[in-house]
Amino acid sequence: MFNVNSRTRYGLLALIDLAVNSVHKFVTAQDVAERKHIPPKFLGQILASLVQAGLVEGRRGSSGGYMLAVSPHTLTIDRVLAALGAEGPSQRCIYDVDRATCTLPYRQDKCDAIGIAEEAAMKVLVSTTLADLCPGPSTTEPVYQI
Amino acid sequence: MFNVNSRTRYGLLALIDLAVNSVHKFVTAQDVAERKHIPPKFLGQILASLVQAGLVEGRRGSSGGYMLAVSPHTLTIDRVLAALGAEGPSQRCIYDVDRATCTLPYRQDKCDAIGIAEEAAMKVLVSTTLADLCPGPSTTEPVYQI
DNA sequence: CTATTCTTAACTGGATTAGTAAGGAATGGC
DNA sequence: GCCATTCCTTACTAATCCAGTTAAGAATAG
Repeated sequence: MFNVNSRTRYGLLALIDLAVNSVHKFVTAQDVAERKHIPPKFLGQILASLVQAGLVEGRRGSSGGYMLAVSPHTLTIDRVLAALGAEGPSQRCIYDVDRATCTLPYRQDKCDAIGIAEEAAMKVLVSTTLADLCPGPSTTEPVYQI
Repeated sequence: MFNVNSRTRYGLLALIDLAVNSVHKFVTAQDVAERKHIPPKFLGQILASLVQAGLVEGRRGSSGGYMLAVSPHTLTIDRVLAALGAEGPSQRCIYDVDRATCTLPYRQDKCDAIGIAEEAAMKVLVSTTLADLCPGPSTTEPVYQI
């Protein structure tokens, strides 16, 4: 249904890996690639765009690598997908009219079913964080305990 | 977000056209193409797959054409998209594990956010009919009046 | 018999996808 | 300062998908 291409899939896997393994330290693309079975050079490309989007910090040189730039608990999946180049809900209905400003006389509530469906999906993505996708109780999660 | 290609878009427009214009009569692909500004030969291809899916009836010869094979009020949009070759919610999560049978120990409720999002979208599509997409109160809608 | 219309399959140019390859720039260790 | 390491950026490529076009064939009505 969604167009989850390998770029998107690898990007998500890499972020999950960083959330688990790069807690306050830099992890190389090579390491991530091996753990998640991703072609290393391709992963470099994908991580670069995550850096440009501000989700990840990259540092060069020996002891360089990548680290999450934001907390996995505040990073919502819609932001991740946007950073990976996936497109959000379409702005135009099947009549090619801008959904926001549409004033077609015959327009009904449900006329733009696909757009509404996309928004329903978006709602889920906005309310899910990277931490939700990580194995077990996240190690970066603040735990309040007596 | 969804991959709404021209095949999908044209298919939906054609079905809307049939719902409005082919009430108990056959309408040629040519007519539909002109009204909806669709390349006629391409539309033929698309209508053929709607026929194979059983949503539309086609008849050849002069006075032939296409006609809806089901009521627009019972034809849900998910069926339409399926008939047009769009893929439904993906069966595999980003770990490439079948969602239905996944027993990964670390799996959490939200682990498969994209699948859940797709299902939320699906819910909307299942509860919307072709009639909902048609202009005005549908002419095929049974009206009970005193 | 013939014009019309659907039906089916093969084909094509362009765009996208999934990577690969290579050169350059920053960083840390010596 | 030098060098190995690692990220960063751009260019390239083979394969696939998309948006149609073309053409031959089959059914139908008159």
